[in-house]
Amino acid sequence: MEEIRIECPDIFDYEQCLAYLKRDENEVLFDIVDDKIYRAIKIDDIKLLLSISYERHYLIVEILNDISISPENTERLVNFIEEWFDFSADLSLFYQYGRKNEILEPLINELYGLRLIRIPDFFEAISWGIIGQQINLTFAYQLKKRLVESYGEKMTFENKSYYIHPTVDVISKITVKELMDLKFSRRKAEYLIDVAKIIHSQMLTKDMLLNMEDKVEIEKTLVNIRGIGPWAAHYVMMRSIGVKNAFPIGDVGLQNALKAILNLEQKPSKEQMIALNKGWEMWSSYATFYIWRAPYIKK
DNA sequence: AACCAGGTACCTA
DNA sequence: TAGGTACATGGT
Repeated sequence: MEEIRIECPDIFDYEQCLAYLKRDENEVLFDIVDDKIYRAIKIDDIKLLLSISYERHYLIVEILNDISISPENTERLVNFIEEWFDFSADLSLFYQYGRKNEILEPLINELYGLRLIRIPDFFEAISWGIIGQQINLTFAYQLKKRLVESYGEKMTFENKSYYIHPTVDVISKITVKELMDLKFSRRKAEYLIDVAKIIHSQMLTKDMLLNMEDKVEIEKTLVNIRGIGPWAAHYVMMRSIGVKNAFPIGDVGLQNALKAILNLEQKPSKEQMIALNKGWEMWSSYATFYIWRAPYIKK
């Protein structure tokens, strides 16, 4: 069996990352058993079933479905994992900056080593951004589960099923009614299928956004698409594009977490959010990710 | 039983 | 430009 070892960055806590990944029972794109992550992915059209575990500062990646892959594909696989766990970020810089902020300082201590878990698959990130709009996370996970199980590719290993997120190729060809049958609202069904068509036609690609210098330009490009507003644009920028200073200002979860941390009577206003963001501006994405975790820190 | 969920597009004035 | 509303459904 192939085994790949990936060295972790200095500041890295596998348990913190796992805790985030475990946040919902209905997650379908990976499974966690005994601190080992199981996930199906597709690389260069080859389906792989991976297990990922941690051992003395290395991630150990095993390919369970008895396939040997080329050196190029091994590199692609390593890139995927490193992107998923955001290994390229220099957390020492975030911490140095964030410790000066009274909201972030305790979070950095509690969550030390947590990395911003990314969504490398661009369409998966947009899909999740559209699904998550306005509804509670429980329902959002249910919708995603139905979408993935209906239209994603399935792998079976030792009597368990693993799914790969549906491709734009598949989703661009389905109907609004099919998604409404999965309890998507008509609007969300339209948004998702339309975005799939746009990406499928290459009018929008992840590379296109990665090559843009300016955050504002990326945001404008995303917001221009029906179904992606300011919140979803920033969400995709932080989770998939790797923008360091994205800030989903309208995010209710973020607002409620800040309300609790600051002991406010009401959720912070847009103006308050903008003011708070000044305290971590260069690192808004990480600040957001850490604040999202705040309600789950056990005292 | 209302009201709120990791919002957005669309309508009116 | 600003303000109001529908949207599908689950949790509290």
